[in-house]
Amino acid sequence: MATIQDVAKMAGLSRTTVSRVINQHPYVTEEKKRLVSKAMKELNYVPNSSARRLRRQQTETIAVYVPRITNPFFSHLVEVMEKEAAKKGYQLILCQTSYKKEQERSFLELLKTKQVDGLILTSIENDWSEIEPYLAYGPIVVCNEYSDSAQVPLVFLDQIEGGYIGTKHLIEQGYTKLGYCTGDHKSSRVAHDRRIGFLKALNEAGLQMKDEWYFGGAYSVQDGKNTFETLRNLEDPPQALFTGSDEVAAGIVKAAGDAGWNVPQDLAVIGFDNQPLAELMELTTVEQPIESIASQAMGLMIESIKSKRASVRKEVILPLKMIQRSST
Amino acid sequence: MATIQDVAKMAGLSRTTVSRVINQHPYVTEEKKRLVSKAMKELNYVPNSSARRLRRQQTETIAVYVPRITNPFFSHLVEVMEKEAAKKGYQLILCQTSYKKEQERSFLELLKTKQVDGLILTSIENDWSEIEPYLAYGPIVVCNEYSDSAQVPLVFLDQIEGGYIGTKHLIEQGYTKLGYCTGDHKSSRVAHDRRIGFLKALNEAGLQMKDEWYFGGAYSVQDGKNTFETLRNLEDPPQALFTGSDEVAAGIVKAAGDAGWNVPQDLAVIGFDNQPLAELMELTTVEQPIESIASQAMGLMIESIKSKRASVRKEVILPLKMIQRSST
DNA sequence: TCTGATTATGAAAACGATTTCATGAATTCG
DNA sequence: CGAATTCATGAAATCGTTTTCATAATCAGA
Repeated sequence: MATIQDVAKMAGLSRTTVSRVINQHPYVTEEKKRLVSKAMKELNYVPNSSARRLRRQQTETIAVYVPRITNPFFSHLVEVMEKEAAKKGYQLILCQTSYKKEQERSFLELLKTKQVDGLILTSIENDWSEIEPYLAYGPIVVCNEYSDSAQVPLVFLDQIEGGYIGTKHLIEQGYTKLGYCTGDHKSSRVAHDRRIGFLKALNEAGLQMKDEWYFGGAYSVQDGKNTFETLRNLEDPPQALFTGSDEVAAGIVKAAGDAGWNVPQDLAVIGFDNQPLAELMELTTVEQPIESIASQAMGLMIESIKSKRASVRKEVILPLKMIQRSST
Repeated sequence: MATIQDVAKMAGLSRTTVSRVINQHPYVTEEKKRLVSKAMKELNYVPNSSARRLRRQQTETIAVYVPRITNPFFSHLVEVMEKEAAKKGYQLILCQTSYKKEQERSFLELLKTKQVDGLILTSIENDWSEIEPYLAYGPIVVCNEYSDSAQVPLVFLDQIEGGYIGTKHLIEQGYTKLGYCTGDHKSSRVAHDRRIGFLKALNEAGLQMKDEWYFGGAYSVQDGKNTFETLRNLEDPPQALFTGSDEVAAGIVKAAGDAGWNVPQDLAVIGFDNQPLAELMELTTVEQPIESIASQAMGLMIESIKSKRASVRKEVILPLKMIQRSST
């Protein structure tokens, strides 16, 4: 593999002159430029990434943390972020935290050791106070999740509104016995806010929530099925269920159908995200503008990297939208 | 940000000694080790990634190419690969080719400029002759796709068998008018082999395939719906459809249902992958052992990086399995 | 014609880590 | 007892690029 020294030797010039040509700096004659280009081509030379990074103090790489890439919500976020990053000449390192604090912490070291220029967190496992010190090493942008104390750009969705409009919809459909189904992810402000919205809508309608109508630990299709098995064995099951994702809602609808229950007559179900699955399973769902939050988050990340200014809090909040289908 | 020079100064030792402690090389007294560790902690020192990469000629990073991360097949592959890589201390750079040759080519430069130690290709856009020269810069492993001429490790599935068993199943269910629905991805050996298997099963049963029963360009749920719209307007539509993914199959099933067609009476549909969607939509499907091929591919990649030996061809072929549900 | 600015090119330093080679002390073995 | 080996520590070189500073030639304007 040729180095800039080899190119300089073949062109009969100095490494400085070759570097000037590569980086399109001024004060090099056209003749010398030709010589350098010819030598680069003959030697099949490209600059070494590690040397460049060391000298320039830049990596042109961004790490994106997601709990699991198989979750369609996160894979959709990452798809858009990778495309935006590639457009601007950045690479995206994928980090799966699997909802684990220590996994998130070990990935934070990427910023500290300067293996990446910045990080985007799409879920937060540790307390912000554990994450905040890493801002000394590079910019952090939070996407989808939220933190009151974070002095960083945050791009997120109004989840209180999401919880509210979903629940209001169920109430407007005539349901009075409403269950709540969630991932039960302790660190998640998303889950917390949706529940606030859910309870607010219940309170406005003068409705009550029974403890046994709360279903936790549901992240996947299988979890949705398990939730239905728990629900069907209640003496007084809820008439409608608010869930945290289309997968979980689909699992519930499928298991209910298999058990001979009629959706929505015997059980109304509302999902979240409006993925292709939602249409296939005729799910009423709350649509999140994933493409918008992903591209804005990546845009803010790259802007933060380039500006080299101290991190400041900036909130970008987007609204959610109800999509009504047959499951409610 | 402290450097090794700062640590050396605070410990009253040379950078060589500090490096010996960091890298656990021999011939350093316990007392000196203590001094170094104390200084590192006080200065909150971690080694700089760019400097290490340059000196060691290693990046501990692997690039994985997928057409689109939102395709559940690919997101499942990447999930397993990222986990395996993280276990061995490697980072994974995600590269989305979007089925484009020039996108793939631009990502190949990551190997040439030594920004990654190796690449895993899960789909192949360019001719192998265009990719092969990059082996001079680092190892390449092919996963899921196939190439006769590639002198690299390949981990893939027996897609001729997959096409065959899926089609045989339809024939065994009594269907004689079989349609074929595919992504129509010209570079894909996967699609090519499945069609060979499909035709082989047809020929064995003495069945014929009409040109109008061939449906191309289908990758997504929406493409599946479009396929159904085309099919329903045929004078002599097929009784059964072999498709290339569960998404496409689900789109067809959904659109058929919406049009009042009965699945499988009016149209039998078979999918591929056995994703959660397949169970939700009651799809008969050909299951691919995604977890196995992903972890083997990453294992072979890391082995290739560490061994620094010349690339040799090695094939790992895994079988497929029929999963029968209500759509056939 | 002279002076200051611009142009053209190159040597050395810099980025930060790790390895190679050097030096001297201590230990071991014949 | 002396030679060889091992142990302990450090200086310089190395990895490969880019920038800073130096030098000389050319140009433009007063």
